[in-house]
Amino acid sequence: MSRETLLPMLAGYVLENGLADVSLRPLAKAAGTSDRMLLYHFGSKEELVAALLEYLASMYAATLDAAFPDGAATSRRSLAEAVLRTTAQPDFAPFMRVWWDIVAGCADGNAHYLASAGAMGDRLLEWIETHLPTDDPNPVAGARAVLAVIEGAMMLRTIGRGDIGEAGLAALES
Amino acid sequence: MSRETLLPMLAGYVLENGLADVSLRPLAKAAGTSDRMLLYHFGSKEELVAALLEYLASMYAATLDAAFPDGAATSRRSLAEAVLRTTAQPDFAPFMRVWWDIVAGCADGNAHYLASAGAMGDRLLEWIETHLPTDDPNPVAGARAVLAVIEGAMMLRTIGRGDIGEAGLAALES
DNA sequence: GAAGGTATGTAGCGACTGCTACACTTGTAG
DNA sequence: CTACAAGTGTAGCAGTCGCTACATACCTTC
Repeated sequence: MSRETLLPMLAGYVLENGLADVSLRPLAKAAGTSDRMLLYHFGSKEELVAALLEYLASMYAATLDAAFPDGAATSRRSLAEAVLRTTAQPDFAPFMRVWWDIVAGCADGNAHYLASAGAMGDRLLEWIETHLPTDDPNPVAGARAVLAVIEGAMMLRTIGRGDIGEAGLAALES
Repeated sequence: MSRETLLPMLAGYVLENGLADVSLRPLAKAAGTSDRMLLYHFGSKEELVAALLEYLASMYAATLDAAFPDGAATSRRSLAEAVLRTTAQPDFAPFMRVWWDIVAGCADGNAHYLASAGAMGDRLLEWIETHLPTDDPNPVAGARAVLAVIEGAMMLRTIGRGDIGEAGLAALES
């Protein structure tokens, strides 16, 4: 049992149960080991969570290309709609749950959370940029516009106002 | 000492220290009482937090009109910029911290959090709608677009990508 | 075969959690 | 004056937290 074999199981537990209130003993049980060993491998809970965040970020990056359809979209708006449709799938719910825990951690000023969240944001921005319509007049600005609208719509969906978010997609009409 | 006199002090403590990991004893100390009395007045921690969320929502509603300049904006984009500029002020940081705790609570499926967050979202939407340029062709859709972009930009700012959020405001250019 | 690092189990520390039992003082109504 | 509810202080419960001490295996290297 090394960090590398542990991390996928730890990530699985976190995706099921959230990141905010995670504690060593249940985490260890889910990974088939003990809190004692978790601390042996990672040094402290803080380092464990940092490693976990990094792993989740890489997992997210790998998922992104796989989960979303290939090819360019027909418009900025349809691209945003596609991303929103995909992230609304039930399979995505665990990740969204963890995502908002991460954002809350960023608001708390935690540097590890900031680094991972920033990396995930950058990765999504990059993905959007490459999937914009090929004739987009300004892909750099367009990707940022799409990302802002998407994230806003995802937050509104999370607080039970998905309708507002969907209506807000109209911002991408130009 | 009743709920009504307690709540402002409790809210103050939560704004300072976050909502996610709050516990009765420090909360009581901040309010000049004991965990014993907090439970006496509110029945349980869950009910206390529910009351606190409701109070924070009303506090937020009251703040909204006071904190933002009066009058109609000159464009959707300038309205969004004004809101973003205001929420970027240091005085707003405590509230933003609590806000993301609330969103994370919504993602966890907590009904109390959902109710309060929804109310706050609705309130901001309403405020935006009344502050749109008077000649806006479609205030209902416009407010939703502005809200989605604002929330996305606020999230991006929270994860250290404020530049992406600001660039994303271009989505409101039409 | 001795030595020494790597890995693991058991037990427990002190601090904190939400919550409760019990006793006590008030304030008020009959 | 009495009775009863409202309010409050003290102590403590059982449980969890991150973390550590100590002992024991194993497996490699000399």
